[in-house]
Amino acid sequence: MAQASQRSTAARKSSKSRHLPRAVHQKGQETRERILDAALKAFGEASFLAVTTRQISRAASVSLPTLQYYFGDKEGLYRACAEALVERYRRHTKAPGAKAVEALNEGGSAETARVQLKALFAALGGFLVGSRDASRWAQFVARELRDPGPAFEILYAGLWRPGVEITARLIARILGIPESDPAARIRALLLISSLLAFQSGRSISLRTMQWTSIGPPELAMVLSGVEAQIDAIGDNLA
Amino acid sequence: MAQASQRSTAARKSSKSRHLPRAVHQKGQETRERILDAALKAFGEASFLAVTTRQISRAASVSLPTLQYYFGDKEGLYRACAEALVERYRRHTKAPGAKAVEALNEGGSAETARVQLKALFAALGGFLVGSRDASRWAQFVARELRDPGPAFEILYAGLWRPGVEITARLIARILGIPESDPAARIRALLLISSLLAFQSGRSISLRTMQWTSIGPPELAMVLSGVEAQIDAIGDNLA
DNA sequence: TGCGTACCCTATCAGGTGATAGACTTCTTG
DNA sequence: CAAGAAGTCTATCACCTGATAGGGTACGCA
Repeated sequence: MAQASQRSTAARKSSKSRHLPRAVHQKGQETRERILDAALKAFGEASFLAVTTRQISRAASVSLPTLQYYFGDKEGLYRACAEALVERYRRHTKAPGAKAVEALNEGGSAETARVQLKALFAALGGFLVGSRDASRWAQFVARELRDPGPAFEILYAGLWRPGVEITARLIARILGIPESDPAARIRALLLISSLLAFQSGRSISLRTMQWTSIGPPELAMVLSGVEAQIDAIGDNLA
Repeated sequence: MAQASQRSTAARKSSKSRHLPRAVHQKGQETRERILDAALKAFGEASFLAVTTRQISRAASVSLPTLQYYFGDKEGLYRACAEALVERYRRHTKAPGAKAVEALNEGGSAETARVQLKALFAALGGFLVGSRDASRWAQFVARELRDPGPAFEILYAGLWRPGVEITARLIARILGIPESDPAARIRALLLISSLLAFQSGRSISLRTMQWTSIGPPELAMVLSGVEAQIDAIGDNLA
């Protein structure tokens, strides 16, 4: 299309040359964050296509072109949301994740691994149920991982892969099989997705259980079911 | 807007008065089905918003207004897809479902219930993996149940609720608890969603397992994991 | 103080969407 | 064989979307 004709204003092209404004002044940073928050909320509640840039700009109390100014285009904003999300997820799972890795590297027993696994899932569940924001983010992630879009790679590399990895390693330890065994990864996927059913498949779970919301008491019931599954992992070696 | 002004042609309004053409002639039936097939395929591959009516009309080799002629509007076509899907699902699960109900009503043992449950999931898994169509339909269902849209009620009542119900009843029998116990439904949800992870969460599972497709051998591995979970259901009463 | 950049706006564009108007053809039937 | 209904089309509408043009304002620094 149009060859790069750098205008006097901040240079920004649609796809590749991402000379996006750094938001150097404080006011700019604030606006940028306000947009990002609004987008995070909107994309948490509905899909990439369903959300319009006008909605976001209105929610952030800025004009439409301000979005393009800071994020290039709609996809750029979407990707920025995914990156912000990975960042926050990392912050919330660093502690239990590190502990699990430590236990693994020290060659803990199967029983230790089982305890770590339960702690990990309890932490994850608590995080998901903890705030309304986290719940929305889970929807964002689930939607993007189901129907891969512009943010798939970011979310996969940033939080899905690490999550599966640590889970699979713990399960392998419990089963007494090498970490490379695919069976461990399969069990990890089964376990993770069963927990996620209550968050990403929220609406249908509410309906099925005749709940009105998923709070601490509901989470406790779910976790008890998950823990039963974890307990069962080593019992019958099929 | 415009008050009902029944034109001489077949009466059709957008929302309520669904005097849709019955496709009385054979030619009409054929085109109607051709449209439905194209829509089923399209909506299986992408979301309601992502699919355009022009795509469908092109794939069905008809002009755009023909869609409105037979289905009223885009939502009507979408709902028709869901209904067709429920119909086909019923046809494929009638046999094993009926057998399970029969066993339950005859007061079979926990072990019998376990066997039935395994058979049920094996049949479901086989159906999902069996044809490319079925795999697409699973995506349709999963997408609609995650982000409820115009077809949520149809799919929930037509296939999700019955599926959960029979699963929960079998699990309750295994656990020796009353069918009304919420714990049974929770375990049912956990079980179903873990299997579905490999179908509705297809892309991410492929990536995680480093598979290129989900065929019979992959299904066997997944089912072995699921069966291990089923075996574990009664072992430790938490 | 003045210059340049960061920031943010109003107005507008180009393209695509679902839906309708209305005429033409094909088929059935009294 | 008409008459009318069923089926299908082309042309067009009204609307909404993401994105851009281009000008104004505020701020920091020499």
